[in-house]
Amino acid sequence: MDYKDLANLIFPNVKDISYYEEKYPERDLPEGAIVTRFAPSPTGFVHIGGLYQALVAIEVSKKTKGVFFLRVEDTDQKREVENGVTDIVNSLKDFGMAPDEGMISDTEEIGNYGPYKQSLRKDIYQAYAKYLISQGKAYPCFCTPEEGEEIRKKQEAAKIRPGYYGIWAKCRNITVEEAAEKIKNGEHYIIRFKSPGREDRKIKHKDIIKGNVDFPENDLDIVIIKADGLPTYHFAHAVDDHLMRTTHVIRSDEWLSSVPLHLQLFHELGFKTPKYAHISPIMKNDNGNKRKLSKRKDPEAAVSYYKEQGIPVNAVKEYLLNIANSTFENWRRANPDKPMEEFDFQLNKMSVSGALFDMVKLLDIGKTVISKMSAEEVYENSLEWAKQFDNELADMLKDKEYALKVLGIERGNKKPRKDIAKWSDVKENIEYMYDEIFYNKKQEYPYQVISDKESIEKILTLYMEKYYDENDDKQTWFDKIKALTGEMGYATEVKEFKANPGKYTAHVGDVSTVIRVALTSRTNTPDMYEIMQVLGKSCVEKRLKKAIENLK
RNA sequence: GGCCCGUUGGUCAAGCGGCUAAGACGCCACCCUCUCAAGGUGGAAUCAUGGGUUCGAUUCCCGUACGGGUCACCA
Repeated sequence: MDYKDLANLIFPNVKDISYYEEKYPERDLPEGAIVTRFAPSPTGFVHIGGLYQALVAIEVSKKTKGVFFLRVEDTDQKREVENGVTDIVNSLKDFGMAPDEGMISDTEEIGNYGPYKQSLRKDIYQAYAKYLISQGKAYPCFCTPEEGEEIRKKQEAAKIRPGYYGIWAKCRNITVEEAAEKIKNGEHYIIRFKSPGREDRKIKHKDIIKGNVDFPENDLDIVIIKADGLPTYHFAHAVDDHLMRTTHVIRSDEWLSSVPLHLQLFHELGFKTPKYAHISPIMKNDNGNKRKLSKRKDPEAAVSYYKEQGIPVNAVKEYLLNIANSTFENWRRANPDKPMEEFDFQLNKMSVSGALFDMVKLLDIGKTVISKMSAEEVYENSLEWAKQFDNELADMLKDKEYALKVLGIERGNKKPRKDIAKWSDVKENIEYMYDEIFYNKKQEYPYQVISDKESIEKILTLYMEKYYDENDDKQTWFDKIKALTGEMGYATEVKEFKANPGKYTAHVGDVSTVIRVALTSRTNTPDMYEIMQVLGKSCVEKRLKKAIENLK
């Protein structure tokens, strides 16, 4: 009996690996095309770090006319979560990051290198495991999990390196006959890789992001096929990325220390090794301590958070891109209107250590992104968001014609307003433009410098009766406010007011404030001329009267 | 603990042996014929630390401190 017989005994019904090698040929792509992937586990909500990795993968694949695919790594049924795959697919879709290949729903996929769900690839992994066994490069291990635990304890007690290796690898040297015997007796087993490595030798690895890294060789006989017949991550990674013809493995840097093992696996399987790019995680400052954004503690770790908050998709992507390649923001300044796809993304320029997540900066980008949109775009986006998360706002937006006017205030010019960072800001920004809401709210008039009732009443009455004309152009409108200011005995120029301290009690700005507060019950608003134009004559007069009434 | 990796202003960071050490967010001040959001101008603020190497180190080497990652039949 030899290794081949043992392999046949363990996996009698799997295909020869030549079948798969032919079925999944090298891809026919232009020189330098990068084939890469996003390979999450459906174990919970999608993490912003995952989106970050996917974005980086997309950037490099698009740039080289390569392929970006989505592979679902569901080999751990215990941790799998309901709707896990759907969540992943939808999250990518939400951000306009749908893959070229791979899963496109819980059950459907596109592309010729599938299945793209690992649980459906059992036969394939077993074929390669069988191949390794037949080569004497893998073996059945009959140790129980409890025995494994015992070994570990002994190693810890003796303060030596834990793991299944050397003298601790009890099943490594069982004879083929003995193994066959045990299997025939129905003993449970798993398949382990017989590592050819030695811990006292070093390997050199060049990571695209981390640069040159030296490691001791791997000498651990890691599990490749678990008791449930499914592969471990390491084995699945080697088999899948080989068969799917991945050229670049872009993943989180928690995998960096597994590189010696992965390289060894690729080598023993006779595969060409891919290039690796290990991305630093996004961190968070937690009371002075830097730590990874955590699914548990940080709501902003979930990509769904950004959707709920209504942070524009492009703001999130631009922010992430900015973390990935900090030269992005310089490029953005130089090219404010180009689509971000034109940015020349460089994998090797990525930061070696993890960046702290900065919500303030993200929101700043949000403001810029939204300020560049047309009223129509702002309308569509806010409405879509409101339908899901804010019924009141959705109601307000029902009158599209009016909403477009409101959202169009100080928009579309060279220096558009920059006061909306996310869709959830919209309501607060525009609600005073709606009579239903304006009159329903508690009537508050926070007058500022000019606060005595007499003066206020006089200003408002004069303005309404003598000066206001909705057909005025902006200059005339403002000249009239100045005239009113003069009539009240205040300074018509702010400069004059400042130049003559004590001479005046107020200036034109203060008069404007009175009118502003009367009309909107706010001290700060966008351009008042535009607001009054949108509100219209009857509305303006009604609000002025109401304000006067309120003085009494 | 072993093994890896890292450390430039509050934050993201450019920098590849010689620079007044970019830029952005944030902060402060001033400016901008109505407030605010902007915009403009200016300002405060950084090379973890100790040794080398060198005519010269933020940049190269070693140590220390601190931070991060990893050591599963999880990914």
